[in-house]
Order: sequence, then C-alpha cells, then structure tokens
Amino acid sequence: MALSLNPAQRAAVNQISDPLLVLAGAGSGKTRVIIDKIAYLLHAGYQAEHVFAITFTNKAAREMRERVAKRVSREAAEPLTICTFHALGLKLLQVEHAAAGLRRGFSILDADDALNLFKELAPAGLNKDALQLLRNLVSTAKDEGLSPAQAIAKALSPRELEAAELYAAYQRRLSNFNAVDFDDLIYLPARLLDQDEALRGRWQARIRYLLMDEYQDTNRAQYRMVKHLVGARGAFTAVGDDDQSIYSWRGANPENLKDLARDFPALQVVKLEQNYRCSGRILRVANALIAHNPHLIEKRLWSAHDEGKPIRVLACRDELHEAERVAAEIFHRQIESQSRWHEFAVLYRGNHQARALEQALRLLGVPYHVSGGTAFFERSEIKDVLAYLRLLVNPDDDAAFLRAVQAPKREIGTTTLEKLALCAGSKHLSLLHAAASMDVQQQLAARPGAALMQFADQLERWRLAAASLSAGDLVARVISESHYDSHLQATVKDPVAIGYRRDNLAELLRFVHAAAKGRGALVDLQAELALLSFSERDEPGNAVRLSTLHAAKGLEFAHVWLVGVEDGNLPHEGSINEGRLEEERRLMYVAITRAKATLTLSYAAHRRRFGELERQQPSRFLDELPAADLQREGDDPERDASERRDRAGSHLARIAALLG
DNA sequence: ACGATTTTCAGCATC
DNA sequence: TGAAAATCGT
Repeated sequence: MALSLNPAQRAAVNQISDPLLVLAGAGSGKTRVIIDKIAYLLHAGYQAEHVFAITFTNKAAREMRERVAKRVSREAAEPLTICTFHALGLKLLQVEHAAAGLRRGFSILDADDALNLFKELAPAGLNKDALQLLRNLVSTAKDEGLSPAQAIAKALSPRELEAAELYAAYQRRLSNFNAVDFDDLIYLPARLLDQDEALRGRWQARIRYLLMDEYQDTNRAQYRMVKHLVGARGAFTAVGDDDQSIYSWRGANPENLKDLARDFPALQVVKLEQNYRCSGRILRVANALIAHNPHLIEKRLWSAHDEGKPIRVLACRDELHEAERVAAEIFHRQIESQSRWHEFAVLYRGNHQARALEQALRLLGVPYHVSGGTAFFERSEIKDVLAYLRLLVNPDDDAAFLRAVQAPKREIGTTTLEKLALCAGSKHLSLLHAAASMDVQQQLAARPGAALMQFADQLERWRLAAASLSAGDLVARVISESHYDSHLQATVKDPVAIGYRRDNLAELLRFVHAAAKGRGALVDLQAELALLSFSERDEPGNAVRLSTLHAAKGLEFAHVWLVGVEDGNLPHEGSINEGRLEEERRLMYVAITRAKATLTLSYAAHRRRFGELERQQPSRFLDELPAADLQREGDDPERDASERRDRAGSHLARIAALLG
C-alpha cells in the first residue's frame, strides 16, 4: 500500500462539510481512508466523544479501534465511539430505556430465544419453514419501521392481519419479559428518534460526525436510524461497494446507496478505483466478471501491479480429488516459495465443503484454520451459563428462566413448568417471581414446588453475592454451585466432547474476567455478552485459511484457491431459480478479489450431494471470464470417469462404482 | 423424565 | 451423508 494517500483517498478524507459517499472498490484502501478521516476530524477540531464510527461486526469494530489507536494516540482514541450498529442502538436504548418502555437491565434475546418465544404464540403444529416465514414477517415489519398497530391497520388480507396480530402479541410478550430482540436494537431507537424531538436533539448533539463502514450491507431500519441521527446537517461518511453486497438474503438493502443521493441532495460521491491488492490479471478477470451485472454508478478498478501469474482452472474428478490436489499444491508451493502458511486460503461456497479439504490437509500435516462454523456464543453450554447471568440482571426474563431451570436438570419438567406458567400468567408474575411466591407454591405438588423454591433461593443467594463479587468470580461461582460440570458428564457421552465444552466454559470465564475489568457492573457485562458472537481467541495464527466466501469478505491472501466452481454450487441452485444470479456473481467477485498474487479455480465432474454421487457442470461464471487469462489444467472428466472404474488402488473408485 | 430410535432435510450466517 | 428434530418406549 502506498505510504501517502492517492488523490481520491485524500478527497474522501478531507471532505467533511458535505455528506459523503465513498464507493470503495475491493482492495482500494477503504479502511485506511476511514482511519485517516477519523484522525483528520480530530485534527480539524472535532471532539473525539462526538465522532462515531459504525461497523457491522464486532471483529471489524475491534480492528478499527486498534488501527485508530495506532494512528492517533491511545488517549486521543479512547473517547471515540467505534462499535456495531446494534451496539449503538443498545447504547441509545440503555440511556433512553424509559422512553422505550423498558426497565434498566432489560434482556436481549438472541435469534433462538426469540424464535422459541414466538413459537409459543404462533398457531400450534406449524412446521419449521412456516414458522420461520411468519417470524420473518415480524422482522420485515420492524425493518419497515411499522409498529404492531400500524401493521394491523395496514394489513390487506386475513393472512396479513393474522401475522400483524401475532407481531403485536410477540411485542407484548417481550415487554412482559423486559426484553428486546436483535431487530429491536435498531427498530426501537429509530422509532424513538423519529417520534421524540427532544431525544432526537440530544443524540444529534452528541453525534457530530458519523462514519459507516460496509454501507452496502445496511437494511432499511438501519438507514432510518442513521438518517435521524445525522439529521439535516448530514455530517457523515458512508463507505461501501455495491459490487460486494453479498448479504441481501439477510435483509441488506443495496438500494440504500441510491436513497442516500435522494435524501441528501448535497451528497458528494468519491470513487476509490485504484486497487492495491491484486495482480493485473486477477483484477482484469474480476472486472470482466462483475461487468455482467448492471450498475447504478460505473466504477472501473485498475491496478498498478504487474500482470502476474496466469489464473489456473483445475478440472477434477470429484471433491476428494479436488481436495487432494489443492492440498498437495499448497504443500508444495509453501516449501517451494518459503511462504508462511497464512498466506494461503481455500475458499468455498458452503461449510460442508470444508470437510474433504480438512482431511486432505491433515494428511499432509498442513496446519489450517477453519473460519466460521458454530459461533462460540451459540454453544449450548455458553448459552446456559449466560441464561443465569441474564436472570440475575433481569428476573423477568422468562426465556432465561426456562433455560437455566432445566440446565442442569433439577427434576423440573415440562408439566411442572406449564403449571407454573399458568399460575404466573394469571397473577401477572414472571416465572421466577411465581416460583418463589407462596400462593403459587400452594398450587403445585410438593416435590416440584420444593425444587422450584430451591432454584429461586439459589438465584437470590447469587444476587446478594453479586454486589461484592467481580463479574468473573460470580460466573465462576454460578458454574461451580450449579454443578454444571456433573450436568455435562451426565448429558454428554463422548468424553472428548465433555473436554471441549469444559474448555469453552473456561474460555468464557477468561473472557468475562478480561471484559469486566474496570467496569464491574454485571448489567453492562451481560448486555455486552449478548451482542458478541465470536470467541475473541479466534486467532488464526500461521495456518492455511479455510473459509466460506461470505466469511472471507474483507480478508486478503497471496494465494487463493476457489473450489467447487460448479453450476448449482456457485451460482447456488436456489439462487439460480430465484433469479438471484447477480448476488452470486458478486460472491464470486469477492472471492477473486481476495487474491493478491495467484488464483486457482477448480471444479469437479462429480460431487457427493446428500449422499448421492451427482454429475456436475462447470460454473456458467467461468464462461464470463476472459479465456486468454485462464490456463486450463487437469484431466478430461470423461476419460477420468472410465479411468476411475479401472483404477484398482483407489478405494473411492470402488465405492463410487458400487454407488454409480 | 429421559434415553433410544426413527425421520427429516439440507445456503451463506451478522447482531 | 449426517446432524438435528421428532417420536417412541419404559
């Protein structure tokens, strides 16, 4: 990367009087621009506490914080707010909780808990898809900024009315729990800002300059929140790239790029078109591919780098052959070039594709790191322990109660809980309060009643202890006194899995100790934990990176292999049918532009899908790349098919022959 | 209430 | 194919 800014980057940094959209192509140094702009704002006299930078992931926020602290001094960076959209929404709600009808210590339900709560209100016997569809309608309503009452008024058909009423019931239930879901962290602040002028004034005074990263990933609600926060002044910089919009399936709305120009007539647009990452050839291939998509604003990326190595296209027999070849190539290339392992990456469409690759790499003793996978905070043992914390902070959190009361098992089953819920409902008590109430106790049988009482007593003891204990010590005490470890031994059979879960809990403990330093208040800690999704220790180190295309966004590697470039996989089957080809093309574009020096694409003639060996066709996207830049390698798939049947030594061949 | 067995169903995965 | 959910049986 150049030491000084290029003219476009400088223009993006220095423009602080008008609202600004920075169209930042892949590898064009956009993070650099954001960091420098923060420094420039501070230099121009902005107080750090009035400068806000918003990202999508905690990881991005963390990285930005670290880079800013290096650019300006640590002390100067301290008062800055650099966080995710949801964390900003949460901050606002914590300050303005009364206006939102919430009490201090409100809980944040994750997607799972929210769905469970929703399930109880929805008509019984719905299958998973129908339920999720209905739940998504609620999300959509919040995304559009509709209150339950507005949604009911707006419903056109009986089905829509039913969904709107379900939305209303769901919000009532959340309110009873003193809880919000993830959507609410955006929807409620946007609503408050819209309706309460004084509140809006307070926040506009606080946020004097707003920077947004990955702007193409914002949804409607996030845009409305931002619009209210920046007001007519429009002191903001939005950085994004419509060609890297790959999250529309989870609500991102690239149209927001267009609306920005409509809502802020003074909007300036700066394009960052010099790519500092890829070789000339890699960039040319990427440009050729993305040129097949329609564009709102034309942008032409160029690179000052050499042409570089040809792009290779490997034809393979099946996914095992593909994995073996890729692993062998990485193995040899590393030795040959004396590169470090972390300069190599294998990218793929679906998580399941990692398996064959892992196997092949392990066989050669190549260290690797798989990104993504099940998020740390989604693991059941972590959610169990966090449920205790939530319940300590917010006794009305019935979702947390239901989780905590059943892990570890304490002879309280569904029948008991149903009875408890019935009593609690009629007396307008939360489940925990009901469990401790004498009235309710009398209506329960002796044994379950005693078990519930014991549970409530234990929580009360912890609550009292919390005052004099650090958050970390409290969590340690909860884990030990709830006998969670015996619970693990009783429910998990595989001793390796038990060890793994213990490790996770130890990791959580370490995290809480570190996070709670200086803050201490359990309330804040609990809220922070709810927003985190990945383990902080997720340090890949010096290892080959295996990653999905989505998880690879924002990363770069010297040598990239993109595997499974087949119709049905990339583009994915579902996207072909639903005409979402453009997003699939962007996905491939993102993959190609991760590569600095070499790029290898591969596809297999056959692939095992759902247990069946299926014939595959090379991706249609390969035809959109300039043939002159591609170097096709590998065996003729037809000839291989017969060879495969003949080869005596191949175990796979025999299995494949039996199946096929 | 819980473990064992059958059935189902496959994307990407943020906060 | 294989993991997770649903159902069965004690």
